[in-house]
Amino acid sequence: MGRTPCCDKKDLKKGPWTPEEDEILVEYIRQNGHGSWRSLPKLAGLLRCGKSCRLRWTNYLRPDIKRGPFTPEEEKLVIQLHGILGNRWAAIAAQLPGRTDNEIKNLWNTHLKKRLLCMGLDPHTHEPFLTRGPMTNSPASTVTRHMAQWESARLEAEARLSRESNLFNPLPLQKADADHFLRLWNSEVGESFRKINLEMGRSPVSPASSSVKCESNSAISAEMGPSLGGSAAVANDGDEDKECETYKSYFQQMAAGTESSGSSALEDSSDTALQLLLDFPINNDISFLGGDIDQYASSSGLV
DNA sequence: AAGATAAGCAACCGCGGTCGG
DNA sequence: TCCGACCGCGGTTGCTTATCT
Repeated sequence: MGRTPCCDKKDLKKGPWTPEEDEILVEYIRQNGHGSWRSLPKLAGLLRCGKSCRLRWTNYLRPDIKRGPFTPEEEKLVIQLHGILGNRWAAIAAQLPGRTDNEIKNLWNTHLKKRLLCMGLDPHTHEPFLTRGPMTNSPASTVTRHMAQWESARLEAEARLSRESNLFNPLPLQKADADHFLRLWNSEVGESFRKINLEMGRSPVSPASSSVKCESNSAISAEMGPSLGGSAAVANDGDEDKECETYKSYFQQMAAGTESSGSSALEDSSDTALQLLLDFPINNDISFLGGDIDQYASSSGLV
C-alpha cells in the first residue's frame, strides 16, 4: 500500500546549484516537461531530490521569470497585497507576473518590512504603532479588515484560476482578472459582501475609536494605503500632499460617523469607505485588474 | 588594507492539504 | 476508509557580497 518514499536523502547533493546541474535540469524539462518531480532527478541524471529540483526550477530557472530589481510599481503592489493577504507569498506572486513567491518574500523581509517600520507602521497589520489601540477598533480599520477578508478570498480564487487558465489559455491575464473581479463584484457574492459591510457598520463602536489621530502622513497611509489600495506608503512623487488630504478627509468622515450615534451615519461611513476603495486606487494602484478598469467600473455603476 | 557588520538572496526544512494505492 | 507519498507553501538558515570602521 502507499507509495515508495520520496527520497532517501542518501548520496543526494545539497547546497548551491552548479551551472552544469542547471543545464541538465533545464534541458530535461525542455524536452520532457517536469512530470513527476520525484522521479525527475533520476531520469535527468541529477543527484538532487525532487523537491530541490522543483524549487530550483520554480524560483530560478523557469523561462518566464523576470530577473532584476523590483520597480516602484511592483513594490507598491506588493505592499498593498500584503496588507490584504498577509504573508501569503504565493498569492501575492500570482499577481506579479514573472516574480516568484521566494523573491517577493525576500523583498519584503529585506526592504519593505523595514520601510514600513521606519514609517512607524506595524508590518503585520500595516497600522501605525502609535494609534494601534484605538485604531484596531475604529470603523475604518474594521471596514478595512472586512474588505480584506473578501478581497483575500477573491485573490485566492483568482490566483487559482489564473494558474489553471494559463495552462490552456494564452490570453493576457490582466483582462481576465478585471472581468473576473467585476463579475464577482456584481454577483451575489459581491452583493452579500456589501450587505455585510452595512451590517458591520451597525455594530456598536467604542467612543474611544473616534479619536483618530493622524500622527503623520505615513500613519495615515498605514491605515488607508496598503489595505484600501492607497499608495502613500510608498509615494515618492508630488502627489503625497493630495493623497494625504484624501486620507484626512476619509478619517474626518470616519470620526464624524462614530460621533453621531445613529446607525445611518455608520452605514454612510461604511459606504464612504467602500466608495473610497473603489474611487481611490482604481486608476493607479490596482493596476493588476486591468488597464481598462474604468470602462468596466462605469458600466457596472461602481463609480 | 583588513576585519567586522549588514544586506541580499538562494536554498533548505517542516508543515498541511491533497491524492493515489 | 485509511495510510502514506507528493506537492506547494511559508519560515528560516546560511552563504556571498557590499559597506563601514
